[in-house]
Amino acid sequence: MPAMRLNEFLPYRLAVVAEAVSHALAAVYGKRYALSRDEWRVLAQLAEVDEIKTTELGALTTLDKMQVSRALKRLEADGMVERRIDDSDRRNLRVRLAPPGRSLYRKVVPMAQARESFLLEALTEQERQTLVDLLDKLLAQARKLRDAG
Amino acid sequence: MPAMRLNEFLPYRLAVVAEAVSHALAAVYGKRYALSRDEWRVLAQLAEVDEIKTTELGALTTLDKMQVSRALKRLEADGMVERRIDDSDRRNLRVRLAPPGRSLYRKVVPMAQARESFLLEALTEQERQTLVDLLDKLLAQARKLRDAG
DNA sequence: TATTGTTATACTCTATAACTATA
DNA sequence: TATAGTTATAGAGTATAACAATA
Repeated sequence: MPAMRLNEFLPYRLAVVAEAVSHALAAVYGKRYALSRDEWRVLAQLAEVDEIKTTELGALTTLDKMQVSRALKRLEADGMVERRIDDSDRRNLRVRLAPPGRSLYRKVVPMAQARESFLLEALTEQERQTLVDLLDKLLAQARKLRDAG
Repeated sequence: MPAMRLNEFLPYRLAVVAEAVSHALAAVYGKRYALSRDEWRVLAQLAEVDEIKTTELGALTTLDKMQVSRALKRLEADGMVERRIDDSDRRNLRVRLAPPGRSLYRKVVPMAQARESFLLEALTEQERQTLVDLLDKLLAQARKLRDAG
């Protein structure tokens, strides 16, 4: 009777792999540096820019405005980021990494990269590129599905 | 200063894709059939076997014993599965799909497969196989990381 | 003592939406 | 009216561990 095999069902496989990888990473930024996944994403993204609007931050981290708001609140309370009102549109907040945030980032990144490197050791350079390409295609298709309902 | 780019960080990309795919799927089994992800996995796995021990079910669905216990409790309360004590070792429970569970399964699967098919349309047959292979390698490596700590 | 499975508990995440302030 | 961002709240998912029954 089995009309499908769970273990060959792509969404299942993808979820299992992503969960395992996510766990391996959270052991670094979470257990070791007490950052939530959202805070880690925000921190990592802020390190790549000088100053950025909160809305842009959401788009770049795939987080919604509520997740961004909460992550920033925690990071700001810990002195990791600074926010200031944008005088040209006082609804906007502009965010930037504060020195302690940069310092934290510089501590977390090498460990995160070490884990990523270990994971990537399982693949050749060619395979890594292929994987990223295939994941991209899949993401685009998944978003079509979401947009269609 | 950016020592890494979030958007090129494999764990991030993988999480984003998996989340999008997972959402697309949950729209079917969750919104439409009121099943949690764990219940859906258990249901799908049970459909592939006649009768199975709870512990085996956990291994096959990548769920821990607590998740399995709760998923089964709900499914049993709804009449979807039956459980009976294994007389050769009375600590074990043996689980099987009840007729309403089979019926539910037969309703959910075509819709789940339709979503999977749509996702897979983005890839050639060759690419699908490659993706599965690469994900497998990555999973094995991630598990090494977990086992090492 | 170890294992199967359940339950308790606390914690985190997620989703929806109401709300404030600006525009 | 519409947008940026915050807050409230309820529900779902997760992790740890205590527990009962059996081996």
